[in-house]
Amino acid sequence: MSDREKNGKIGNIDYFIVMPELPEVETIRRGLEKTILNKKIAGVEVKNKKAIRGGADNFVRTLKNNSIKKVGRVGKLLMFELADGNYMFAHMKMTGQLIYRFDHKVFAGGHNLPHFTETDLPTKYSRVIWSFNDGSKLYFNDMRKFGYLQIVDREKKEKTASAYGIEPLTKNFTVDNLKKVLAERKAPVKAVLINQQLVSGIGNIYADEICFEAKIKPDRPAGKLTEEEIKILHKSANKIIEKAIKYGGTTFKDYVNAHGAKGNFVEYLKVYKREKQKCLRCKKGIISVKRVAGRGTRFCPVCQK
DNA sequence: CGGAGTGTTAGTCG
DNA sequence: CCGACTAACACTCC
Repeated sequence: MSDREKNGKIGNIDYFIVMPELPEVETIRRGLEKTILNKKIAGVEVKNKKAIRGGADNFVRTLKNNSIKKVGRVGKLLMFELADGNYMFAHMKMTGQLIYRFDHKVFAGGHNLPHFTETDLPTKYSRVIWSFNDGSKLYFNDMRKFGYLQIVDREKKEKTASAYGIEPLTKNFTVDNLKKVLAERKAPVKAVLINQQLVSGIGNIYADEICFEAKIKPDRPAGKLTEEEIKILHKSANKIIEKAIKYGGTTFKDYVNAHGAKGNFVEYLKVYKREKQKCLRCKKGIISVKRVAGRGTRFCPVCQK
């Protein structure tokens, strides 16, 4: 058992309260691409109309007898391409989960509180339920009701996607482009990293992990980073996001039958939830926590400059 | 028991 | 334009 603060347990599995960021959403995207493509949507039950942008009636009407051709993603936003040419957006914000269930097999991703168990779906947090013609179901759970689903046409989808900033591991995420978004900004480097219009997909956990990896204090003014530091920050962002995706994100859970959670990036976090503990890198600093860009921010006061 | 904290995004305000 | 702040909500922590 790790010495990190625990938030709870599911069976024998410890969990931490963390929110879906790019690696978590990408993990869900990959999982759903293997499970729900081309299945006819037999019905959609909207249990909470607030979860739907643009009207629940239109949402249900569009999806019924439709199917999903492709699951795309921009930043933390999932974009399902439908057979009729429209798109369905799904944003999980802080506490959303997408749970796909077929008999006793459950594939789930998103916020990692145990808002459901393998057998009690739907739960009181299930906001929308899709039923497929093979009997399988997809649940959109969201405790705090910040997340949303929305049907949009192709034009709106393109427009939304183009408003997002450069994304780690994609071809636009170059040192030069990162330099441009940091340039002349007085805001902390962390504020730039979590600003979806500038850099997409990074949230609170990975912003801290990336700054730690780069040995840069998250509250440093973005425009004051040196050329060398920008190069290191660029490399660190790619490295952390790539590794997090490799381990299925921090919040991801993959249930086969009753138990058996798979790889979890929680074990690889270096600063998140480690305040007051000794720095794992320099072994000298004690991890500090302060508010930066309106968020709880962890860093090593000794080896991050 | 109750107030503070949790952290995403849209919207407001200076 | 830029950046700081807040509401939306539900639950845990102290």
